[in-house]
Parts: sequence; C-alpha cells; structure tokens
Amino acid sequence: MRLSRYFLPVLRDTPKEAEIVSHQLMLRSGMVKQSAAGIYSWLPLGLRVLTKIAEIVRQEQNRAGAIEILMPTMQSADLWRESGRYEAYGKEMLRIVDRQERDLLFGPTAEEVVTAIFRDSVRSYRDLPKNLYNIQWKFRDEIRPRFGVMRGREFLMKDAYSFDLTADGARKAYQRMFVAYLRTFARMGLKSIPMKADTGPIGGDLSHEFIILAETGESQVFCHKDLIEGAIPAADTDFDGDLSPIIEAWTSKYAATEDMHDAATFEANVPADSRVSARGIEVGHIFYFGTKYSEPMGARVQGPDGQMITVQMGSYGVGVSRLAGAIIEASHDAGGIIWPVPVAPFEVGLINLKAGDADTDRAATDLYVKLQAAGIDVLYDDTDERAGGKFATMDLIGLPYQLIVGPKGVKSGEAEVKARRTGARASMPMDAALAHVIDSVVSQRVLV
RNA sequence: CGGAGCGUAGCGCAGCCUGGUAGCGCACCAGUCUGGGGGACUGGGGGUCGCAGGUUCAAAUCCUGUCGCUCCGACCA
Repeated sequence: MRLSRYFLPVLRDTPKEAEIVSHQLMLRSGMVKQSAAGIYSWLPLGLRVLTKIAEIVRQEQNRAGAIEILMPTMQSADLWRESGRYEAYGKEMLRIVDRQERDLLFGPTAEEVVTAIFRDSVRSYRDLPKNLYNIQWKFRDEIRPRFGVMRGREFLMKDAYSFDLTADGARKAYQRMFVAYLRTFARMGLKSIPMKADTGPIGGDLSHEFIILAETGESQVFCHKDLIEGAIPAADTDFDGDLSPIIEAWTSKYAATEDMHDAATFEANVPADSRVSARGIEVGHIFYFGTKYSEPMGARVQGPDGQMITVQMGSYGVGVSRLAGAIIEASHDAGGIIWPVPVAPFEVGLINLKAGDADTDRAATDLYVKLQAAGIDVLYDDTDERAGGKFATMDLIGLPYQLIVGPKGVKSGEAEVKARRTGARASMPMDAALAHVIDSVVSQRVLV
C-alpha cells in the first residue's frame, strides 16, 4: 500500500480522553476513532490488526477441532427467558423493543442461541462431541467503559461452546481449548498465564482466566515465575490424544488473580525468589458449566441405551478487540507501538526519503514491487513529507521493520534496515537489505 | 449509580473570574527556501464557543435546564 493513497489519520498530540498508553497510541496512530462512550470505529490500520488477531484465533480454534459458525448480534428475549437469564442479567444487557413490540437484545454472549441451535439439530450421542464457535460483536452496557478498546461496550469476541455426553468428555473439551489458548496468545507475541478463576455455582477446577502481564493491567495477579516462560504446545499437538500432561505442567504451579489469591498458599508453595506479583490483563476465559443451559433449555441427546441425556457444556471466550489494546500495552516504547510480526498491520514500512527524486523513486519503487512479490505486507511511504516526520510516523505505528531509501544510499547502491523493536539500524546493499527484511519477517510470522 | 471534572477549528489549549469585533500552537491550502529524526519565512482557509431557555443595549463569558465525554469507586471479556 502506498501511504499517499492510504487513510492514516495520525495525531501528533494525545487526545485528552485517553488515559492508558494503548488507548493513546491507538488514537494517535489512527487505528480507531471513538464514536460514543465505549464504542469505536476501526480505521484501516486498526482493522488490519483486528483481522490478523481474529485469523490467528480462528486457525487455532480450527486446529483444536472447533467449528466456526456465525450467530446474530440481535437475539430474541424469549430464548433468554428459557434459561432464566433475561431477568437475571441486569442492566449490562442492552434491551431493545422492535416495531411489533417484541423484546430483543444485543447479545452480550451466546449460550442461549447456541444451545437452541444444538438442541434443534442434534439428536444422538453419536453426534458428540461438538464445539461450535463464532467471532462476533458483542455488547455489554458497562457502567463505566474505559481504557479504549480494552474495556469497550461494543467488542469483538470469539466465543466457543462445547457439547459433550459426559463430564469427563467435557473435561477433555476444556483441555483442548486450554491448549488452543496457550498457542493462540503465544502466536501474537504474548506470554499468557492461565490462572484459576471463580467457577461459580458449578464448582470444581474447570475455570481459568488467561492473563498477560502488563504494568497497566486491570488486576493484581500472583504466580510462580516459571510460568512466564512456560513451554508452548507445538503445532502438531495431537488434540485427540491425552492433553493432561500439558495441562498439568501449566496448572501445577501457583497462579491466581487477586479475587482467587490465597497469600498463605502462595507463600507455602512458591519459593520467595520465584514469587511474581504483577498487574495482568485478562484476554481469555474458559469454563465448564455442565447443564446450566442444556437443562432448562432441553438440550438432550439419546444415549446408546436409549435414555435421554442432558448434554454437558462449557464456554470459551477470547477478547479479540481487547487483544489489540493488550498487545500494545505489552509491546511499546516512548516512540510508539512495537507490533509483533504476526499481528502487525504491515510487516514492513518502506520509507522513501526523497520522493520526487528520480533515482530515489526508482530504487524505492523497485523494492516496493519486490516486497509485494515476496508476499510481504508493505506500507510504502511515498509522500513528500520531511524525513523526520516519516521516521516519527513509522515509529508511532510500529511496523516491525523499516526499509529506508535515501538519495545518498541510492548513489552507493545501499538501503538501510531498521528493526523497530531494538532500534538497530544497518546499511547494506539493496538486494541484501531486501533479503534481510524478507527473511526476518518470514521467520517471525508463525509459531511452529 | 455515588463522587470529581471537562465541552471554544481535525488534535492540544488560552479567553470566562471582571459581558463589548473569537485567539494561540500543531495539522490543513498556496508559494519560496530547505531536505537522514516532527525545518524556516510569507500569504491563506476552517468555529451555530455542546444544545435549549433566561438576564442584558450586548453573552464563549452571568443564571437555569439539558445532552455528551473523561477520571475515582462498585461491575466486567
């Protein structure tokens, strides 16, 4: 993409309503624009990030055996009356009345919808297990939206729902999502830590929040330091096999958010020099809830002995739009955002330092064409802005690599490569610079 | 919902107390000079001062109401 033809409304000053760094940088880099409290438009740069995050989530859900569907944003109140949640949910649920005076709502979650889909379509235990997920906009009328997209009212969420015949089957479904989440967040360059979460009325140990550490995190978290560098399951993990060893490795060491924290247990089980107390951001939440919805909504299948069996369910959320902010919280510096390659809106920023100069234009255009031909997402700054402004903008929007072409370099046949994360710059022959950038990007794209 | 603030150009702000032609920086447009980390000069364009009432000869400024937004708290992916 040529910057001269793109829509990238960057701001030099920080809008005063933005309090935390991810919100400030998302506004400054022209990723999002607030439309109302907690409601945002996603501008081109932000949309590219959102799309890349969603695609990683999708790939890992599919790998773990979940099947994508798409459920509506508008839901019927009658479904929620079946589960008893229409009255129970409270003011967080946005209720709407249509022209026929029917009660609707903008879905804050989709247990009822998916349970209805399942019960109307599945009759036999032979059809289990199943895990259906969708990536869809949700709305929760938060009392106080804040922190930009980290705590918006409208947000993009991946929510998966598992259906099993037995509690043991549900545990296996839970484990598949657990492993999928470890991979999902790692692929975005995040170190996530599964932490014990409140299981509500069901009890047991099947609820975890996936937390990433960031100074501006919303809650205090406590864990064993080994978990920060925990091993990520490989791409060829057998999701049909026994995942217990992986789960065991991640859950045997202490990790809890402040509401689940027990200082005595923490100090008894974790050596003093391994205790981590930090701020965390919740980016995923998985839990098993048994028959909470299947029972009142009549989601049953016929078992091998002819008896009707109420299915065991679990649900698994990932805050997709929240992740855009969370990644920035975890990866930025004074100059702006530092995108990990897999979620970067563009992988390379090509800077023409003297647009309009025939030789420089020719060299930059040549690199632009070759980068595109190599399948690299490249943003080519072909504007006639001054060098300083171009560098500042490129640092702000955080593309992982900058390829800098100026008249001096062109004379000697050289271009400069800058790695955004380290700030390291190196001048090298055009072809070498091109190869270096391509190799760097390709090697960081996918976690194997 | 309780507490505290803020609404003046795209962004950041001054002006309001003490009523009298709506300003500054950045951004934007034209031109000249510049040209490797947000350059300089000259000349421009852009505003129902959130909205509605009221007081007044006169309201961004005073009064009343209302809407929006932000921060702290309870709530949450």
